[in-house]
Order: sequence, then structure tokens, then C-alpha cells
Amino acid sequence: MRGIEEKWRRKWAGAGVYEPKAGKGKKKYITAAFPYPNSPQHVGHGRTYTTADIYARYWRLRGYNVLFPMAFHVTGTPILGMAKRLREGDPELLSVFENIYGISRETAETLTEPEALVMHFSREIEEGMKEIGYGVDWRRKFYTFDRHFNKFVQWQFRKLRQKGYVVKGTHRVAWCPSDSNVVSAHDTQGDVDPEIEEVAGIKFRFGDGWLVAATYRPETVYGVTNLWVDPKERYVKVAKGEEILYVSEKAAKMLSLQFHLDILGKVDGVDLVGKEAEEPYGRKIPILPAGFVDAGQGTGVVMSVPAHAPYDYLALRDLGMFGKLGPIVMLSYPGMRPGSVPAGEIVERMGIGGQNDPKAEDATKELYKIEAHTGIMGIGEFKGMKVLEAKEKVKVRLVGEGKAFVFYLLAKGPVFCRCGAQVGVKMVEDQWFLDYGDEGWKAAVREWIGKMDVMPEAVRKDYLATVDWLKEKACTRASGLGTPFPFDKSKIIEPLSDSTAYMAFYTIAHLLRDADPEELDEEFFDYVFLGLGKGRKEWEPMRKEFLYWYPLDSRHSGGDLVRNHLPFFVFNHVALFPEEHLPRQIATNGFVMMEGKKMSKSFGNILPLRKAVREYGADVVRFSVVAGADLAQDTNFERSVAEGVRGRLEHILSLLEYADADGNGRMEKWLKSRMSRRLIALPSLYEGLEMRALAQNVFYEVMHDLQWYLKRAERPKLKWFFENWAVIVSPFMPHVAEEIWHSLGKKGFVVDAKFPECSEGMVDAGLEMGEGLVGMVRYDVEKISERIGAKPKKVFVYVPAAWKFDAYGLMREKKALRDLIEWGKGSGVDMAEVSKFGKGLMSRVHSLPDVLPAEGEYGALRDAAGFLSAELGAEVVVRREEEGGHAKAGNAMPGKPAIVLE
RNA sequence: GCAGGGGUGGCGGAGCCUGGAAAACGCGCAGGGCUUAGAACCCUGUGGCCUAGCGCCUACGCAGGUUCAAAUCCUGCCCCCUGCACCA
Repeated sequence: MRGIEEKWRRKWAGAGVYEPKAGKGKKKYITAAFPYPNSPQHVGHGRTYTTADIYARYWRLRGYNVLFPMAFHVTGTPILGMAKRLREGDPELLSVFENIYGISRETAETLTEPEALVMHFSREIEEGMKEIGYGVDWRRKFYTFDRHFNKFVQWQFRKLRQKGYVVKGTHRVAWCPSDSNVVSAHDTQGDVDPEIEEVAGIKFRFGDGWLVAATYRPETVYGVTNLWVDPKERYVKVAKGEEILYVSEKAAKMLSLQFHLDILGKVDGVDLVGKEAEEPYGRKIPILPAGFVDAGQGTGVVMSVPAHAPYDYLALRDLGMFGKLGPIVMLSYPGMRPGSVPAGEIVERMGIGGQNDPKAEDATKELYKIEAHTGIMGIGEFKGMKVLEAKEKVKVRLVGEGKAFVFYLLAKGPVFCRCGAQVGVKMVEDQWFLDYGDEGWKAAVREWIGKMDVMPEAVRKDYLATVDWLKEKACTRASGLGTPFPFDKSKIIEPLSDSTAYMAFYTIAHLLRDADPEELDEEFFDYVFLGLGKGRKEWEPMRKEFLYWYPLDSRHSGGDLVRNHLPFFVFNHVALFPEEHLPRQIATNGFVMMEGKKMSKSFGNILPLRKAVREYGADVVRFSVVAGADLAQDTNFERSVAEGVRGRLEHILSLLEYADADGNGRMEKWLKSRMSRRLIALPSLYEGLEMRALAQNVFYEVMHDLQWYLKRAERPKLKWFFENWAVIVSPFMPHVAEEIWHSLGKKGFVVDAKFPECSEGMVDAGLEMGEGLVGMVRYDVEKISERIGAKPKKVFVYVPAAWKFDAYGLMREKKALRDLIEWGKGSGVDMAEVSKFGKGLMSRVHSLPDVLPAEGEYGALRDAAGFLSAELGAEVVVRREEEGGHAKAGNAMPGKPAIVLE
């Protein structure tokens, strides 16, 4: 198999089959998301590319000029970390390289620079793509750190800025103060996702300044009875602008990432205890000690609402002060007993001992859920309003009155960086954004998504939902490979922002090989991509190339890009190009699992693409990664299935010996009829990328047909079959198809052949029904033999009486016994029989299937009598019910002949 | 919390949009064929019961409803998966 594959790949390449010329006839331009070369590809990566390649190959067969290019996305930071770890000789990574990627230590030691690393994996991936037979136009290959490409991206950002879509502002990120770096989930201890949440810091007048309590429930300020501090912690007096605040020392450290704070002095928590503070509406409340206060979260000060917060209730009870202070019940909800204290009730119900009882956390969550979602405010300006709405109103009001300020902290905190330091929330100044929150831009994007083809269609909703919640996207990073940001060259454009319009760049990439990147200025790209300005003579070919290939006809990627890359891609196209150059279609697919499990390094179950190709052959791998499930679903790569595919393929190739002849007998007509059905159905299946149905129609069901044909035909004549099958299967299995094509003595390549035209006229439903009948009779006879435990010597098959066919047709049409009885009166048939027949059909009168006419049924069975005799090892006699001879003959129904065994 | 998707045999999954004989196709398993043997391949079977097949019964997360007819349409409930960003 491998020899065959390599032979055809070489011939295709030699003939430049996949290097289309612009400007000739109808075209299809198809791209798949370019790979990030930080590892070799596994079979999972193969799914998207194979899907796109199949799609591209289908359109070639339909006579389109098809462009399917590929490049490498080397932008990003992970590759920097990987190079660093290689430099340091990280044993874990070296082991992954050796055991999973198959890269020797000696080679790994040469890959300590990011550039060397990406080039190594790019070559590896490119080789793999060639080996699996993707019809890529490699002349257009580029890397996203190429200077030509950098110029293109910078042009793109200039255009976006001219439209006001590139903006500058502050931005909050999870931040490690020790590393001075942005922290994401894989940088934290325990891989905690550092989720940023907004909280209200409510100010309580205290001495010369304010004690600040952080809360998610600002609306409960009306129920506050006291403040909590941790007596064992140290607190600090700080200046935030004009204001003087008191917070815990640990909290101050975290807050200083968000605000400029000057530390003025220190005070021990225990010294705060017993003092008084004033809540925003003037009530004096005491400051009390509590053990549950976490000085590292929020501000280290907690406002106490004992009626609605189990912790506050418990801490107050632990102090023996419950009842002396409040409680103030400030909201109610359906099902709450009048006069009850919700926090007290839940604490009693759950039998919670004190503030250190772990169950207190569950009680808090449960009560919060009820109160936040169903609660109604009972006191204050917002009395009668839903808690859910009041929450926001109270916050805005307090902030407006200077009695609170908004800040951010990490949910589920405290979160720790791998280096050990506590992670905080930092406000980054001078951050550049792409303003995907711009309503005008969004509206245009929504409109275009409405017009585009989306496959699978169900995903359209996801795109629209994503567009709705998209807002400013930080588009630069401090480091990494890629394109320098044109308005601040010290920054690099981050990977999801430099990969949104590169499909346009492919159209000219091969013509820029020898160009000086410095000459690729705004004027150049304006002319080539937008037709602006006068242009120069030497730019003409590129302008033509772009105008020919654009718009992009189909974009392919994994479903994981639906929430980021793909909407960005639409946003950027909408911003840059006129409507006639906007993408026409997006197709996304699910993941590939390995033997039912997610592929991952830790499971050690990653099957590299090139290894799979070596083991099973390119065509088998291509088929296996796409045919197992519909586009949207996750699919499963199973070795047993791949082996099954390979086995069937070998079987089918062994039938090539029968490809020397054509025939026009009953069974050849039958096979042509079956195939014609598929040929007629296939275009819409290919165009809709209905992978599961395609797999059935070009492979599995074709096998079934062949098996029946081989059983029924005297001497197989498969020339016509192979001539057509080679073409329709070639998108999935181009190498095998090419081999068949040439063994038939065909000229040219099958990958360039014309998709077989087929007319309805070649479908013979009657013939197929007849064969169905033959199969059914065989099945029934075997069933009966089994039941009576004896092989028959003679089998009588009775075709029903002619009148039954008329009666059946009448029942199908009228669906009423009365009409049949009327008909029976004039037919001369015994009325008892007519009535019995009709009653038998009544229960399923709404779903009677189409059947052959009497002569057709008789003819089909008579023709197959010899075959049935041989199969059943008994003489088979086909008779008409009218001929009589056996009592059971009367049981015959259209589509269900009576059978008598002797 | 918000958004999106999903519950069908031993398993992966068709069927749902557009109601009309659920389980296509594959995997696994069982029996048989071909082989010195094996692998591969081929054939047959695979919810239960049965008055020889053409038959009956039971099944599509749970509970209702609409209909001559519901896996499919409607209502309520239960459970599961994915995403929530600056990152590939």
C-alpha cells in the first residue's frame, strides 16, 4: 500500500495537480486553520484537514479550479517556554520528546531556540500532511514570523485603527507580583483557573478614615449589624488618593496591584476589636473578632449580616452576642416563614456547630442561592424590588455617593502561582485592544453570519451568542514570536489577532518570494487587496490573483475555535473587505478520541499522524478520522475499526480481476441501479459534509451491494462499477482510487476526473424491490427450517392472486374498508376473502409500503428460483396463488409471498 | 451564574428538522466457511416470546399532553457534557 501511495503522490506533485492557476473558470477557495507547530500532529489534528481536503477534492471532481493552501502559525508564547525548558534540560519535557514525539535527545538539544523549535515541528507537520495525501498548494506556504507576513498584519492593523477598532485602555489580568507576569490556569498551583470577579468595597466611617469590607452582596448593607476582623492579623492604614482606608496588610498587597496605595501605618487586628464604625446610613456598629475572616481575600474586613449569612450568624452566636445585635431581616422570599431568621433557620436545620464547621460553607451557598434568586427587598430605598436587580442598584448608588468602590478579586481564592506567591488582580495600563464590543461592528458581523453558510447549521447560534458577549480583546503581548505591533513596536501582536485575515495573504504569498519586505507598504496592500490608488504594473498579477480567489468559499476548523478565532475572522473580514469578498462558509468539526478516551500526554495514548499512516496507510487513516461520526460530533479512533476498513479495502481491490468486463444482465442492472441512487445522492451529501452518510454511501453500503451482487451474479462484471466507484471514493481515498483508475487503463488522474453524471433513469426501483423479495424469501425459509428443525426438500413460493394487488392499491389510496367492500362487490371475488384481506391491512393502513405489481413479483422470484435452490439446498418452485395446491397459499399478501416447505 | 449541546441495545451511534413498521452502519460477542495452524477475509446470528416465516409483546432519561399514529410535536421535572477569553 505504501508503495502505491508514494507513487501517486510523486506523480501528482510532478504534474502540479494541486497548484492551480488563477483566472481560469469557476473556482473554490478552501482553507483550514493553520497548525501551531509546537508538537508533531496526531490523528486528531488530521480530522479538520482531512475534512477540508475531501471537500476540496469533491469540488475538483465537479470541475472547479480549487485552491487549498497551508502555512504555519508560529506566533505565541508557549513555544518560548518550551525552548527555555529544553535549554534547562527539563527531564519531563525531554521524556515527552523522546517517548511521545520520537525525537532523540541529540536532536532535542539542538532545539533550544524558539525558531529552531518551530521550524523542526513545521517540517515534521508538513511531511505528515504530504504523506497523508492532502492536496495542498505548497508554493504558498509561509510562517507568521516571515517579514512579508508581518508587513501584511501591520497593514491590517492600520486599516482597523483607521476605522476606530483598535483602542487603548486599562485591562485587568490575573497577575503574579513575584514573577511580574500574567497568570493563566496552567501557571497556578493545582491548575486553578484564576477567575476574576467584581466585588463592592463598602466603606464604613472609622476614626480618621474608613474600614472597607468587600462583599458580593452589597444589597445586604441594610442588614449589617457589625464588622468582623481577624484579631490575629495585622491591618494597615493606607492612603488611596485623598482617602484614608483601613484593610489587612495582606489585602493591601493585593489591592496595590489595582490602586496606588501609600502605607501610612500599622494596627493589630486585636486593637480594632471593640471599637465602633459607622455604616453608610449612619448607624453605629461595633467591630468584633471572628476566626472565619481570611485576611488574604478581599480586604480582610467582613461586614456582618447575621440574619442572612450563616457565618455571621454563627460567629455572633459563638460570641454569645446573637440577639443583642440585631438580627435585621432585610429581605424575604417565597417559602420563608414570617418572622423567621433565614440564616438561623438553615444553621439549625443543618445542625451546624460553629463558624469552623465545614457545613457552614454549604449553608452559605444554599441560602445565597435562594435569597439572590427569589428574594425581595424588605427595607430601604429599593423595598419591594427583586434582590437580583437591587444588588446592582445598591452598588451603583453607594459608589455614586462615595460610600463604596468597585474592585476585583479572584474567585475561589486565594490562588497561588507555581512560584508560591499569591496571585492578585492587576490593572494593566496602556493595553491595546481590538474593540469587538463596538455595536456597529457587531451589527455588521451578525448580519453577515446570518447570510453565511454554517456547517453544521446548529453552530450558527453559537456564533451569534459569541458575538453578543464579545467585548474588547487585548491584542498585544510583551513577548513571543510574531508581528511587532505597528503602534508600539515593543509589543507583539498576540496569536488570535494575527490570524484573522491571512487567507487573503495566501492568494499572493507565492508571488512575494523575492520581494523586499520593506517595499510592502500601505499603498501596496491597499492596491492589491482593496483596489485603492493607482497601483503599479508589477502589482497587477497579485491584484488579479486576489480578485480571482477571493472570497474564501469555505473555512474549516475544529469546533473549539467557534468562540474565538472564527468570530474574529468574520469581524476582521467585515471590517476590511467589501461584501463581495466576505467569507461564504464556515465548517467546524468535533474532536477525535482514542479508543474512547481523550487523547493526552498523561494517558500516553497519543497516536501520531505519521505513525498511523505508516501502520494503516494514508487512505485508511483519512477515512477513519472523518467517517466515524457526523461533523459536529466527537469521533473515536479505534484500531479495530481502522483494521476493518483496511480489510474491506483489500477485499475490494482483490475484485479488480473482475473489472475486465461489463454486462447488462439482471444483476448488472441491479448493481447499476443501486450505484446510481448513490451517485444521485452524493453531491448534496458532499456539499453538506454529511460525513456519516457519505461514509455509508461511498464505502460501507457499497460493500453490502457488492456482496449481494457477487452472490447473485453468475460471473461478476465490475468494469462499470469500478470506473464510477474510483471517482466517488477518491476524495476519501485518493491513492487507492488512483491505483484502480489506472489499472482500468484510464488516462489522466482520477483526482481530476469528472464526477459521474447519473440520471434517474438508471434507477430501477422495481428491480431492487424484486431483489429485496428474494432476500426476504431466503430469510423466511431459513427461519422456518430452524423452527421446525428440519431442512426442506422442496420449497413452494406463492405469489398472491392478482386481485389482491388491486385491492392493496385501493387500500393504500383510500385507507377505508368501506371502499374496499364496494370495490369487492363488482370484482367477482369471494366477499369473505375480500373482507378478510381488508381487515388484515386495516391496522397499518396509514403506512402500507410500495410493492411490485403481480407480474413483477412473480418475475423476480421466478428469475431467482435457481439461486434460491442453490442457497437453500432444496428445489424451489414459484407458483401463483390461483394455481392453488396448498391451503397456506391463500396467506400470500402483496410484498409477502406465502411459503410452504415440504 | 450565563450561554450552547445532549440522554436510544453490551458499546459507538442512525432515526428527531418534515410523526407513519426504532436500533441503519460499525465495534464487540456467538456459530459456520477458508486455512497445517493463525492473522486477514467470507457467510449467518445478536431485546423477549411464539400457535413453521408473513406474528405478538416490551423498549428511545422520568411524568403528563396533542394525534388514528409519538423516539420524533407540546408542557413540567431529573441527569450529563462543553465554553466563559487575551490563551494554543
